[in-house]
Amino acid sequence: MTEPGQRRSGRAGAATIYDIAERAGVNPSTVSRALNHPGRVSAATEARIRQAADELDFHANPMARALPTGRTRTLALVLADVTNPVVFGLIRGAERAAAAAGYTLVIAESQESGAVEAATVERVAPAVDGIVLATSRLADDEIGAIAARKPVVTVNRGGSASANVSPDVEPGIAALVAHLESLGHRTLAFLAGPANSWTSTRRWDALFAAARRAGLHIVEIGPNAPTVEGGGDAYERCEASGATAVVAYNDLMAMGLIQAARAAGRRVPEDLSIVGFDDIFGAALITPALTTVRADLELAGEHAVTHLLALMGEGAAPADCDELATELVVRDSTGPAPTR
Amino acid sequence: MTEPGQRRSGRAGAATIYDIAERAGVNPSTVSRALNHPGRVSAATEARIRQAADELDFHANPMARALPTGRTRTLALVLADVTNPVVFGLIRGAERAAAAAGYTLVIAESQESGAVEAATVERVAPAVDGIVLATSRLADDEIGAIAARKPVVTVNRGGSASANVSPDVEPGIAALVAHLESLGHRTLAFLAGPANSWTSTRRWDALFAAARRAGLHIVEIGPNAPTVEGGGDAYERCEASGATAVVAYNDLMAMGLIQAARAAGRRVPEDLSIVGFDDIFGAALITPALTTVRADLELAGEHAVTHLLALMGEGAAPADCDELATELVVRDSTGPAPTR
DNA sequence: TTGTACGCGTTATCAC
DNA sequence: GTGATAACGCGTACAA
Repeated sequence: MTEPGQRRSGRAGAATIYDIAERAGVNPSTVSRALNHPGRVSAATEARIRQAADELDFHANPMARALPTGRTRTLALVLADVTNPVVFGLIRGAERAAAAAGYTLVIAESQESGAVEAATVERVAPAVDGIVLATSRLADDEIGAIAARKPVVTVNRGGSASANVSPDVEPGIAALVAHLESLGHRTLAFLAGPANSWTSTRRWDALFAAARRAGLHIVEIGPNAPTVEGGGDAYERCEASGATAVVAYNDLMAMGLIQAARAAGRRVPEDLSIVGFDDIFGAALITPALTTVRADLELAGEHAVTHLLALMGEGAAPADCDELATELVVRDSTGPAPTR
Repeated sequence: MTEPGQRRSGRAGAATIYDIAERAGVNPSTVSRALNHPGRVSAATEARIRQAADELDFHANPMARALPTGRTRTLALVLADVTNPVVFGLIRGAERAAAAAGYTLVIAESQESGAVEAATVERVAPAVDGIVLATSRLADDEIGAIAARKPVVTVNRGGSASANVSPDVEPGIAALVAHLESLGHRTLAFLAGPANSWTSTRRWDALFAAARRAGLHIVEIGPNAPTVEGGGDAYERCEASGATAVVAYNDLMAMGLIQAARAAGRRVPEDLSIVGFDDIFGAALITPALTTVRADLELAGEHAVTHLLALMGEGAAPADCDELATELVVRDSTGPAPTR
């Protein structure tokens, strides 16, 4: 015979609402109500129930809860590469916003591969309420297909069939061009990122426009791998371009470029000025310290999650995106253009 | 009236085993069997079922599955700080091992706080099958309490009431002391990490023993915050100690120390040799490039998950831990001891 | 205000 | 080999 007190499963420490109900002398459904809809139960019984729950160290089984409601209170953040310093802020901000809303954030890595990313999303999607796609390698229509089934917000991936959060590159790039111009630079080079990178295209477009407005010459060199190695490999082509200042797609590439230039006996910034993007960890540490265009990725991560929650009908969308403006951080890798 | 074909919930695209059963003309339980226990169903019906599943793009609902089985096929990796480069490898390795075993890895951050960590574990525990605790701020008995309820493996946290995976610091430290001794250093300083850090204690103990064996003087300075700032703040005390070589608890602190020393007009390594631990991103980039004791954290993360799976009765424990040996990476931040 | 009854999608234990 | 049926723990109409 099964005593009611023994109805719990084999796993120790797993108190259920049935245990609480028995202890408080009420019906299990009343326990559920008391815990989830405070006020819809008499104060006295609610108190009894809460006490019993505390005594039993009760935690609602998330799976059992998800079944009837269809909601898991879990969000997914899909990244191409967890170890890329660029995504730190993103993770931080997203984690914080999710936690603040009582959601758990699961981080999944797609290893820079579209196929892996698709598989990852496929695997993770049924267990989450919404998805943030950062540094996505997916095509627009693939993203659209996912967005049709689950709420999706992309980061740094505009124009697609889904909501998007992207820092505004304009202010930082305007300041950068003004900075370089005031230093006497007349010919710029942009070290592009991967061929299909939306972000790289965006940065190039903005830089190109700003340079033209200022009457400067500018060339694009690439595409390149968005890594330290990728930056180093492009050094010769940078020199060949005749540019006195090189703007790299990201800090990693800028760092590789600095190393390659110094290895070739060139001085930075005396012979060549070098600029990066993102202001990752290490940008201030390298010699010379890197001048870079910083975006507040932490805030972007926060916005992405807030936006996602809004899509799910939880809370309002983030007010304005003015805060996501980029800014120029001037350090030691930029200096006066060499006189010819 | 509810047609059987309409029994699915409101969420579109969520095919269930009932849909498959109907389509294949069998009972739902047969579908479950066919999909989970291949062979226990006739080849013909299994084929019919699989085809129907494919056509309907069926994916078993993880929550519904977890309810009767109690297993979620999800592992948690709890970290003090996601943005600390030290944990990159850990994440990588753990992710890979988990994915290889068909498990999903959720990454949770405890923000360097024991209280937050406890709350995080509490929140995440019911939804996962096992937990990896890295850089834990929890006390031994707290870890023990968690381990009593769920399989737990700690990283870099020996002696506690749970399974543990830690790189072996001995080889790297032995090589380091030999290296410094050969450069003529006679007095060493160890820049300690946080007061309650098991890892810092372990490194100090090993360094102390090795230094004594070599007949070198050695002092411990700390505790300090395990950050760039923490390293910089300790600079004066390092100088005061009279040591000609400082071994920092980690690379972050070593970097801070280098910056502070150079800001004070000291040359590294001519006036002071500086060594770190971990070989994080940026260690090779800083000037001078940092000499450091490297541990293969990626392998450690892999081992931790393999170990955890073994604890859960899934697969065997990792063979030997010889692979987790540390090694010395000599760069430019160490040089001959200054002649007095 | 509270109890009853059912459903969520799946697995497991029986029968047949 | 396959079909019925009862859990798993929780939420929620509906009834009382």
